[in-house]
Parts: sequence; C-alpha cells; structure tokens
Amino acid sequence: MSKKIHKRDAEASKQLIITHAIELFSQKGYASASMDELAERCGLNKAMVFYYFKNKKGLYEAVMREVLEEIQRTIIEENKTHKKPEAELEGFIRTYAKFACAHPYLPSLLLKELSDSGAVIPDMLFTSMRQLFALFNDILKRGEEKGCFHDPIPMILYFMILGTLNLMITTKPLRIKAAKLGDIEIDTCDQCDIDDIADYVIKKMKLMLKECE
Amino acid sequence: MSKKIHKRDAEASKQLIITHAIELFSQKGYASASMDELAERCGLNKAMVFYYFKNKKGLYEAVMREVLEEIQRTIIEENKTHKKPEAELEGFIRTYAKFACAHPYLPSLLLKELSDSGAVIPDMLFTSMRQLFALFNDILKRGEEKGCFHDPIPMILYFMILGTLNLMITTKPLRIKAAKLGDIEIDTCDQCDIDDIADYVIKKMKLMLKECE
Amino acid sequence: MSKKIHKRDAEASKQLIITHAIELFSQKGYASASMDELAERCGLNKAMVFYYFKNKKGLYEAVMREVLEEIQRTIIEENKTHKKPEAELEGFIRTYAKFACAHPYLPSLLLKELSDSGAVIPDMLFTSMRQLFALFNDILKRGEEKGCFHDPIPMILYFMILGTLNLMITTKPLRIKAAKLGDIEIDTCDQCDIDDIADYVIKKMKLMLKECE
Amino acid sequence: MSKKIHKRDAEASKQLIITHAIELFSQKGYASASMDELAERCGLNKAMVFYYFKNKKGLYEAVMREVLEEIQRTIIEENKTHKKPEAELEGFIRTYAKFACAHPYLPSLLLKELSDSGAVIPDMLFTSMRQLFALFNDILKRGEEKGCFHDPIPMILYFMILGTLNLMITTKPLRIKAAKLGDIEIDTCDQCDIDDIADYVIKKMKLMLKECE
DNA sequence: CATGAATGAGAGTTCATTCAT
DNA sequence: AATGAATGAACTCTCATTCAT
Repeated sequence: MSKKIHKRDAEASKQLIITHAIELFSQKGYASASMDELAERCGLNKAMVFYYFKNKKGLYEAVMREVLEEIQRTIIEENKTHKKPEAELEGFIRTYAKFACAHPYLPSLLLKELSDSGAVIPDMLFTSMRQLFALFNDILKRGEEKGCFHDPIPMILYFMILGTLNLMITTKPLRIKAAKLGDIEIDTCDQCDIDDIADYVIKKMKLMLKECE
Repeated sequence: MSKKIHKRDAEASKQLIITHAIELFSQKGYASASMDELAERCGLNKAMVFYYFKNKKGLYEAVMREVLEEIQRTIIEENKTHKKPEAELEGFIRTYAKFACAHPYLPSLLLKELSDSGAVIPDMLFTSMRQLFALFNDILKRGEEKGCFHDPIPMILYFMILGTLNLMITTKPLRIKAAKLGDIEIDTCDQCDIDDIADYVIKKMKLMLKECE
Repeated sequence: MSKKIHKRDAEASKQLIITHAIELFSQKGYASASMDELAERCGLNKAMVFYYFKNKKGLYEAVMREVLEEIQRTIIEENKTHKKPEAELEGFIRTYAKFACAHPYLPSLLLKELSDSGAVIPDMLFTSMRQLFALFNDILKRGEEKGCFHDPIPMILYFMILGTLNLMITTKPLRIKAAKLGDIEIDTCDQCDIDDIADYVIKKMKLMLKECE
Repeated sequence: MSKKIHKRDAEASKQLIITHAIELFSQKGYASASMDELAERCGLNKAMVFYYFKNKKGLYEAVMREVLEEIQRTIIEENKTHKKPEAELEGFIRTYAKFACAHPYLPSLLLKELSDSGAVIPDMLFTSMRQLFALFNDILKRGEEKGCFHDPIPMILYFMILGTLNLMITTKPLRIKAAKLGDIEIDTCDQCDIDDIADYVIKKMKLMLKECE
C-alpha cells in the first residue's frame, strides 16, 4: 500500500545523498549532522547512506572531495586565458568569490575544517588545499618575476583573501541582523553583494603589491 | 563518612570549569565536546557542571562571553595611550595577534562560530562582535577624518585582519606538515612567528589605506 | 508519575545485571544476547549496563570471570580434606557435577567458549581453564606417583569428564523429548539425575585408571 | 550488456553456498555469521542465497543436515564389515575421530548446538543425533548380549566419546597456546594427533566395558 | 556543595530480507 | 537464474540531563 518505493538508480541516489549531505554538514558541522536527518531529507532509508558510503566519515570525505575539487576545477577553468599576473590574480579572487557565493556551503565547510587544521579529513583537506594554494602561489611568483608584484608572502595573502571572502559570506545573516538594529553609525556592509566585496579586495590587493614603500 | 568533599568554593569551581571548557570546546568543537570528559578534566563531578551552569549551551555561552570579553578588554586596555590612528590600528592588530597566539582557542572558537553566523550563541556572539568591531570602526573613522586613511570599508577590513590572523594560527599544524613534505618551491610560512605575521599585515594594511590611486 | 525509580545501590544493581547476564548469555550465546533484552530483564535502563560495564564484551568477561572463579573456588573448597587420590578424583567429579547441575548455565557457557577455543574471551578462559586443569592434573600425578593410577593422560581425561558431564546436562531437554517419543529400545537416561551420572563416571574412571592390562 | 552472469547451474550454486556456509557457521557461530560475508565468500549475489534457501535458518538447517548426514553415512559405510562388537566400537570411535579431524567444523557446530539443546534446529538435530546414537546403542547392546561388554550406559558413553573427541579438536589452538607458555609440569597434549587420542579413548573404553569389578 | 546512580533520547551501524529489473 | 538497490528492525553505545542522598 503506497510504500515509498525508490528509484533504483544508484548514481542518482548517491548524488542525492551527497547533495543533501553538503547542505547538512555545512549547516550543522560534522559532529552535529545526523545520519537520521540526512536520510529523512533525502527521503530514503537510513541504511542506504551506509550502502553507498562506508560510514559517516566516508560520506563526509566524499562531500569534501566533491566540494574542493569543484572549486579548484572552476578556478582553473575560468582563468586559463589570462596572460598577465594582475589579471590572473583578479581572476582568482573573482572566481572564488562568485563560486563561494553561489555555493555558500563552501565557506562554511572550509572555515570549519581550517579552524582545527582538518580534524576530520586531514589528508584530503591537506592535499586539496595545497593544490589550490599552489595555483595562487604560482600567480604571485610569476608576478614577482615580471616585476609587477612586490613583497608578497603568498601564504599570508592567500588566507587574507580566503578569510575575507569566506567570512563576509558566512557572516551575512549576522551583518544583516546587525544593520536592522539601526545603529546608524556602523556600516555592516549588509547590502554589499559579493562582486562589490571582490572588487574591493582586488583593489586593495593591488595596492598591497604595488611598489611604493 | 569523610566523603571526598571538594573545595566548597563556588567561584573557584566555576572558574575551573570554564577554564577547562574553553580548552575542550576549542579542541573538539561544541558538539563533540562531552560533559563527561569535561568533568573528568576538571576532576569534579559531572553533576556539578549542571549545578553551576544551566546546561551545555549555557556553559558554552559563559565560555564565549569570557573569551570575547577578555580579548575586548585586552585590546582596549593595551591601546588606551595611542594618539594617532596609525598607531591605534597597529595596536589593534598587534594586540589581537598576540592575544590570539597566547590563547589559541580564540581563533578556533571564533572561526567556528562565525562560520555559521553564530548557530550556537547567536545573540551573544553578535553583541560581542559588534563591540569589538565598533572599536575597530572608530579607529578607521578617525583616521579617515584626519585624512590619513583612505577608502576604508571597515567591515571588510575587519574580517580581513581577523581572517588572516585567525587562519594563520589555526592552520599552523597543517602548514608545518605541508612544509615537511618538502616541495621546495612552496613556502608555507611554517616558521613565521605571530609577530612576523602581524608586522606583515600591518605593513600591508597601511599600504591599503594610503592615498595612492 | 509512578516512574520506576531504582534502588541507587551500586553493588546490588551490578549484581543484578551480572545475574541476568549469566542467564541470558547461557541461553542465547554471546552474539545473540541483546543488551536491550538484558536491561529489560533487569528492569532497569539500558544505559546502566554500560554505566557499570565498559561494553558488551566487558560484561561478558565479568560474567565468565564470576562463573569460572566460582566453580574453581567451590572445587577447591569442597575437596580440601581428601587424603587419597581416589577420593580426590571422586570429589572433583562429584563437585563439578553438582555445581554444574545447580548452575546449568555453566556447561552451556563453557561448551560454547570451548567450541571455538575462546573466541570471545581468549585470555581469561585460558587462564581460568588452566587453573582448573592444573588442579585435576595434580590429582592424577599424585595418584600415579602413589601407584594407584595407571596410564593417565590428564588432558584427555579432563575433557572426558567435563565433556560427559556438561553434555549430559545441556542435552537433558533433548533427551527427555526423545524419551517421550517412545522408541522403547533406546534409553536416553532422561530420568537419571546428576548423581547417578556422576557415580557412573566415577566408577568408569576408576576402571580406566586401574592396573589391568 | 554482458552482465557478469553466473553459472546458471542451480545445483552447483547451491552446493557452493552450503560449502562456504559450513565453514562460516563453524567459524563464527550461527548468530555472528553474516549473509553478506557468506555471499562474498561464495563470490555471488546475496539475494541468491535467499533464492536457494528460504532464509538464514533454512540455510543453517541445510548445512547441519549435510554435515550430520555425512558423518552418519561415513560411519555406516566404513564399519559395515566388522563382525565383533569390539571392532565395531573401535571402528565407530576411529571413524568419528578421523572425520571430525578432517572436517573440523563438525565438532564446533555440534558442540554449539548441543550446548543449548539445539536452540536453532531442534527437530533436525534431534532426529539426526538420534540416528547416530541408535547406531552406537546397537553396538553396545550387541556386545552386552554376547557378553563382551559389561555395565554399559550407552547414552553416557556416547557423550563421553563425542565430548572427548570434539573438545580435544576444538581446543587444539588453546592447548597449543598453553603449551607455548612453558609451564613444564603441565602436558596439554598439544602434539598428540587425533589417532593417538582415538587410540587412547579406545583403550580406555575397553577397560570400562571389561568385566572386572 | 557534592556525589554517583539513573534515565531517555538518539547516535552510528549492521543485518536479514525483499523488490524490481 | 541473477543482480543491486532498497528497507525496517535491531543492535551497541553515548550523551546531556536529573534525582536522591
């Protein structure tokens, strides 16, 4: 009698689980995300989660892999054509900003993992972050060689960009709420959209790397 | 008879609990921190935690209040004497950096809370962060009025500083590990101490705020 | 209202759990015994089992320790006074038989563990069995030295006695059922009580050890 | 297309399953044996097991039937020719010993079932054991009538033999381990092979049945 | 103030079994 | 005959929280 029978499409089910898991993990964090709730959100049996993924950690890894690989792919893809380091740097920032805004789970997942040096998925986070950073590092190095970037410490600048963009995205609700409280003096940028923010970061980044000391 | 009776000093016990709770929450995150382990670390009975604090969330709030108030107090305290906005800004950054490095739970706790707009303690995080930000905001405003800071968006710059410093602290283990792997080309700043980082951030901050466009 | 509030007597609760656990494990075997059912039988909360015992295996070990130590103690206690090896041997058999009959979980638990060389509790079964066997071994050795026992292989004789007694106890229901089916020719000893069986084993044991080859 | 289709030979698949099931059940016991692992060991789909056997219990029954029938067949087969009860008895023991040693799952499965009067397969164990016992019973009766066996209680002697042989086989690992620990005084028969044991049991059995009281 | 016993809800995970193809 | 997807019930174990002393 009207049992919710499911699609019997492995790939679809797996993707369904990952999709909801991304959302759930980013909302609640690893520890607070419950497999029960995940299954319910997916509309399928809890055991299916374990059928497709070894265990909770395995699922989380799959989720992070998906997310991290996608942002990396996107950045590489969208910045193939740039010739000049300035344009490359600008591309990097803008692409990351756009992606993170379109997939707001990314900043949340990333900050959580980074905030304890990858407690849950040390190795993968590690590898993935390294690749993304290597990309950024290259841009700066090339710029330095060409003489257009000065005094860069790539590691710090990298976290400066990621930190700014990620925090501006994850704190958006907080900032909107603060704005509503009406303290006229304080501008929490609650109306800024991500492009404005990216523009500002890019502008400031260029200042930082200019030769003027 | 002669049961192992503890201190009978309410304030001391309460502080003992908070101290260990700060450590525990920052190590494991809110959800994974267990009250059992906390009691054990404190060397006192589990029920006492609930005697002093309504519940887990209440304890966490107390923890965060303590932490946030302390950093705020420290910053105000250490930067009373500065006259010039530049010095104030530099003081803000340097004090935060030093404090965060001395109390490495701060970055971890803060990033976690900020990464989901204060899921656990919305109101308090909110209030507290606002006060700290107001401080920063004032510095920039004053600098702008005096003509020494140009084109500041305080909200963004605020998260730029906090993001950079916090992430550089929480990712230190990750960066050391990466360095050990020996890819010569990539410098993960694994040896930088927090003062070097603060210096660099200050230097770049000044460049960002200089009039030179 | 009328919540089943419990006794708050640790020792009593612990013993209650062990008592029911002995019964449950011997009825269902380790794997099929459920902690849910155990708690229910004890009339207390499932979590209490884990409060008193680390985990299922820990409980099982406690159970086996209790059981094995008791039989050992009983045998030593009841056979202190015997002087002659024949009497000692007879005492060993009779005591074991009586005990096993009074605590019918013993044969069941023992046979199960022995049937896979102590899969669950290798070390403890091992130690405990060794001590009991050492006792038996001594009796035979002394008898041999005194010239009243001939050609003993203690290990085999040990399992001969334990095997016979244990199996006669655990198969009692089976044998009764078989008897009821009325095949007149076959006597399943369904009416024998344990003393008859012990007597018979003792008599035959003496024949085996007599010098008459 | 070209899905990995298996043999399509019902009888072969069925036998394959039984063979692996015998091994699995004897290694892990009924409750701990998982149908997942069974299917994997067989290299075929889990659903096939349920296609061929109604359910887990049904499979177990098939396994036990196979095993019990085989030992019975073997014993009848190998002892057709004996004329004298002594030779028959000797044949029974030796055949059982050899078989049990060659198929070490038998003692394990048998002891487990007997240790709770056939909790899983009451009826079948029952029937099967009765037939084997009837065989043994006949031998003794004939011997008694011919005056060469004295004072037999077949049921007890039956379990004496089965108990001794089965336990000596299942405890072999335990006894080897004990021997390695080097308590010189205690001989655990770790080196005895099954023929030595059978010889000893036969010798002692004859003593037991001799007229000499 | 302090303790240890007790609890209920829920966590992740496994498993025998069935269904659709 | 054979497969892999799907299910529901059970299982061990943990946790925040409360109660009686």
